[in-house]
Amino acid sequence: MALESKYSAKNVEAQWYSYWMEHGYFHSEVNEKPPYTIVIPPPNVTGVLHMGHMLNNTIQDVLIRRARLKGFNACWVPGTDHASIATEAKVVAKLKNEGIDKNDLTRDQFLEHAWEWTHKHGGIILEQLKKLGASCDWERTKFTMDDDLSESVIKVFVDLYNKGHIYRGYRMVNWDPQAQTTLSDEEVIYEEKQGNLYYLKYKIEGSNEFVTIATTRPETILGDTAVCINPTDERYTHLKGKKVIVPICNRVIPIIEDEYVSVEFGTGCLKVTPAHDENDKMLGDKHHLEIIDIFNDDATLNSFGMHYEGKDRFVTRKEIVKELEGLGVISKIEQHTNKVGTSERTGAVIEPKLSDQWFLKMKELAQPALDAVLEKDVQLVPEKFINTYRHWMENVRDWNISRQLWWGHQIPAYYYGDGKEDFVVAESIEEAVNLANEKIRVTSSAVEKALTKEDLTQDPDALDTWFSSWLWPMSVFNGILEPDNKEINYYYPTNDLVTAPEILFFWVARMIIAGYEYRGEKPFNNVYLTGIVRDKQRRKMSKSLGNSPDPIELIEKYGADGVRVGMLLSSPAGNDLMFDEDLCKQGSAFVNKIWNAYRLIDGWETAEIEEAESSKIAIDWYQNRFQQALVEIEDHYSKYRMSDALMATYKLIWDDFCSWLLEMVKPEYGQPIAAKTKAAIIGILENNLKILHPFVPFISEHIWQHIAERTPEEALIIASWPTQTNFDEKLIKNFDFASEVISGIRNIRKEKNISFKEEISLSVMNAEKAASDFDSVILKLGNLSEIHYIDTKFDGALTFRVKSNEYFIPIGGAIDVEAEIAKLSEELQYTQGFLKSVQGKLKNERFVSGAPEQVVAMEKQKEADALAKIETLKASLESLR
RNA sequence: GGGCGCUUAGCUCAGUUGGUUCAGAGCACCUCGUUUACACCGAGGGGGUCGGGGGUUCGAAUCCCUCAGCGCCCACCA
Repeated sequence: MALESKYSAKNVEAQWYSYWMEHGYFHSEVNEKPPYTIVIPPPNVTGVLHMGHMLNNTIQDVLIRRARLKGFNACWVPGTDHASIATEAKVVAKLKNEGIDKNDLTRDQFLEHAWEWTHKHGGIILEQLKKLGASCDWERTKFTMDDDLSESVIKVFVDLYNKGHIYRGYRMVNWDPQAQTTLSDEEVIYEEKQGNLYYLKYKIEGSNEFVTIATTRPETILGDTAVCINPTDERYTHLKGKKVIVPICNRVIPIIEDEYVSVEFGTGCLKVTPAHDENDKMLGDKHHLEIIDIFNDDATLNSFGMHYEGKDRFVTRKEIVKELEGLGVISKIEQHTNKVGTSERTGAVIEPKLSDQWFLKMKELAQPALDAVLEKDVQLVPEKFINTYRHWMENVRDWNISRQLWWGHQIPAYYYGDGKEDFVVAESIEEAVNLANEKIRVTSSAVEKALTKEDLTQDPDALDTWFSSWLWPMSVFNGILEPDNKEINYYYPTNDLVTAPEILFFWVARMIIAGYEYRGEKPFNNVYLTGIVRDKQRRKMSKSLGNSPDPIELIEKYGADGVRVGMLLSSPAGNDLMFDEDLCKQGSAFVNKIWNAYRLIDGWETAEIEEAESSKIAIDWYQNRFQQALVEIEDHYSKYRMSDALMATYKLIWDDFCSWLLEMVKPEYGQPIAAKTKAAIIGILENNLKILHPFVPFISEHIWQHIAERTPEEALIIASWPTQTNFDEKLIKNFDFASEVISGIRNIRKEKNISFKEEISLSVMNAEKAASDFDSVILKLGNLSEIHYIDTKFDGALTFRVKSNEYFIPIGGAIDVEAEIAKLSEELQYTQGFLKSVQGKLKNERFVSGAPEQVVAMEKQKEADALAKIETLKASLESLR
């Protein structure tokens, strides 16, 4: 049957994906083969595929498919993340649409809605990955809130608590007033914002004098409990020990002294609001100041806000400025840019807030993880991220792991009394009861009634999402609950992790930390940090900007193979990639090229005839060239240069295979091809398909299966990567020489408008013996009647040169002598200039003595070549004149 | 404010320890071609004083200094 000239990806891709699934090729079990493992960066369970996912999952699939071909037991574990804050926000919004307020629901009721939402939307993204061709082991699909993964999280929390790494503390934390939860430092994004610096006059108690302070947040004056000056600041010596009156609320507060205050900034006087600023809190602690929190959880003012009670902080800011102006308290307003912390998830301006939260001490835990990267035991690709990583790890702060959310893993702490220490941490409530009773027995002499479950209240907070995903490489193999099970022992440490640099600290660093803490070993050998997918204007592609194409639409338009090629064509590790849909076009063009190459071969009629000379040498050449390319490709892969590996493959297939080899062996129209030749080409094609497979899995499998009936054991997806053998560089060089001759002929045809159909003859002077190996090829691709080897010049012919050979093509009509002379003169002039520079070098004694022998010899060779060429050129010119 | 990185053809990028084939690739562009796999094609071609300046060296895109522009990460200056 004849094949279509246009390859249509649509049906083919779905067909082969089902085929792979049916035969379980993606599934991995512990066996005697060496493992190659990747755990997917779990996308948000209710999310949809975006371009970033496309990029990193394409890379992962290329790596995993290649490993499979190379004989590894390839295991790619997929799964999703519960994404505590993001998912909860979505559910809250959805409920709000239905007229339901989260606060009117019990925890259980809310969780029911959340699970319903998760079941409805969860898995969409995984289905999308299948369209991309992702060969994940779907039987292993995990979710961070699966029972076993949740148990792992709780177990780790309890363990870290018992080891003293986790503590509960009253600290200044990042409060997201919109999500109404705390955030870790990493979840706060600092943005430069244009604001004002307000100069406010505070009256000094018992005097008519004022002191002027500068603030960016005038609404917080209601929480002021001191004014601070630098003790060395002579301008304010007379104020020491005095008190000032806060405008509006008229609170009398002390003037304190601390070197923390900069004399240069503002007026050198700082208002101190310990409840709403970390530094002020530090001052407050040091000077035993009162702490007045003026905000509600949603960042509206509370009763300390007096007549602003219930109003939003930013509304209050505007209004209070007016009031202060009315009171004549504002002496000056300056423009001022400052960095404002915003929530990574909601975008709300973060409010520093004092509250009781759970923290994980990081310093000690981080040490082995820091060393691992510095010693390159864990290799970051590209290496430039090592510095960033080190800086973060060396300055790591305690991790706030509690969130005031319901969707997530509830903190396994149980309260039983009124005291600050009246709680226990346990894996189950039963255990908690026992522990609590034990604790009471120890701390109180009086024997009271033993506590029961009902007396205990579990901490309502949930854990930070990353507190579960940091265990991912272990928990997906049940490595936390059963640390000695055969799966974790076999698959861990995993090989490669492919993820975005944005989550280097959120996730990667913490996984390494957890890996060392719980297995004494790194979680992965290599971390490939992808770039950020941007549009042509360098804007990050995002849903909100509306500048991101829908990946699924792209796949429908260009085929998954085409899109995969498009993504990889421009993605050096760590560099942002400017995504351009044209790349997908190029990808699908490549796929179509492969298809048509096969269509050509498939259509060849064979006969038991002798193999053409040109075919023999051509096949011999390609096989060597293939091996050479294999080395290059291997090298690119080993350095995680995926786009280079693809480009090397792309050029091998398009240029060497299609443009050269197939053209060389292609029979005359209507003629059969030697059966032997076709068989050899099919063999070559099969090897090509193997190296193409990681990039374009669908079409490669499709053609593979079309070439011959294959049993399931013979599918391309589980074939063997071509073996590396030595190759003949000389042969490749000789071919390159021949290809230059062919180009020379083509150039002359083009210049003189000689149709390819018209046979011409070629004469060669100074023929290099080696080149003649490819004479049959030159005859064919040059459409020559014959090649003559001559010793003397051929007058009245067009000429061109390759190295020291001079070629002559006689043409029927008169030669444009002037044009030939001009051409030759130009070439002569260039060569003479070149010779001059080479000789200049060689005359320089310091060069001859200083440069390595090889380099000098090379220059001498260049000199000789140039001299010879000049001779031929001169002779040619002579004969024309 | 600290740290890191980038600047090579119109675009996206390679250029390993300074020295053959060092100024390259892909795309885009231009010319020609309705050759019987593919116009998602073929053959050919143009295009860059390697961000500016200075230095080291026999020799620098490559090493050093400096200036300019861009980007990223970190940081409690109100």
